[in-house]
Amino acid sequence: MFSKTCEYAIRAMIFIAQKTREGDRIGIKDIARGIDSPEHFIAKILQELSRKGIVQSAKGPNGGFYLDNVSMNRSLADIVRAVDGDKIFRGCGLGLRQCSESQPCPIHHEFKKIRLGLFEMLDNSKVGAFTDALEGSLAFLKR
Amino acid sequence: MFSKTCEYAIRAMIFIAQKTREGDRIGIKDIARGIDSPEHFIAKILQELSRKGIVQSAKGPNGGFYLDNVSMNRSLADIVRAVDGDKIFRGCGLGLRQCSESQPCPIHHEFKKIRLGLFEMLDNSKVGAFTDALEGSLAFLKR
DNA sequence: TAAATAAAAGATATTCCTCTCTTTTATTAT
DNA sequence: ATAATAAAAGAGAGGAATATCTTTTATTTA
Repeated sequence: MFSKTCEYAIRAMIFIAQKTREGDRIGIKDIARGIDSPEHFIAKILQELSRKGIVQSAKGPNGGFYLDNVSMNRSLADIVRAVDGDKIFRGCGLGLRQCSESQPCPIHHEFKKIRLGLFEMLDNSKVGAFTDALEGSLAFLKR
Repeated sequence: MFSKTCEYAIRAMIFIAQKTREGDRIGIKDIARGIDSPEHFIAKILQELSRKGIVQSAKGPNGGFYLDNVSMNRSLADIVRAVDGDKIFRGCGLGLRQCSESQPCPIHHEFKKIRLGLFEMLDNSKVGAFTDALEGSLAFLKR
């Protein structure tokens, strides 16, 4: 569904959100361990998200990644869009470039509902909203 | 959502279904033209589907691809499963290997609904069911 | 100011997906 | 039998996604 890059990105963002709630900045090594991802790879991804202002970072001792108030309230849809683009929200299910209402692929109308459902689900999920579930071991970010 | 291979496969299967309804076998070149795909690539894909019995083929003059009664009633879900596997129907949205009811990722429960919706949509769409829409130019398989 | 810390950036490897080209095999029609 | 047709099979090129390693830059603390 999402690229590996995007999966790591979402997991990392939720993880950073939790640490931010606890008042900590968190380093790349701990993030990689916390979400079970390749260290240098997630570093690259967060670099990119940092450039886009979706995650905050600080260099040097006591540095690391964290989320400001705006970032904490971003939706998972924002992250997906930032990493994978909006192909998954807009693209044709059968790969046609010109698929549209007036020139639909055979599954266009049905597929549209699925995509919309996906978008709404992600759009309603805020990065900072999973803290409680993670705290209570009702949700997990690795394995 | 689906791999390019899978997109071509679905389009080709629907195209072949339409030709079969018209009483024709159809050759690789015409399929490639009809669904706007690379010729040798869709050939490979159909070879694989042929091996699995999902499409029928005949060599030699007047040969080509066609669908028997069983194949004509296959669902798009069958094709997706044959080409991409069932990762999209079962896999975790965030890429966790052990995501489950008892050890869910943060979006497990919501994501499950989306996946189920996708599956049901594809499972209810039979390969042979798009003939009318294609005939009446209410649906398209290329561009 | 020097040393330590940690992210940013650059460079490179590896793997998989997509796509292409060539040769072989099977079937039909003459 | 021979020639023509068309799929099957084999081999591999190209590029994007994934992953790793090294060097540089920025910040803090002592």
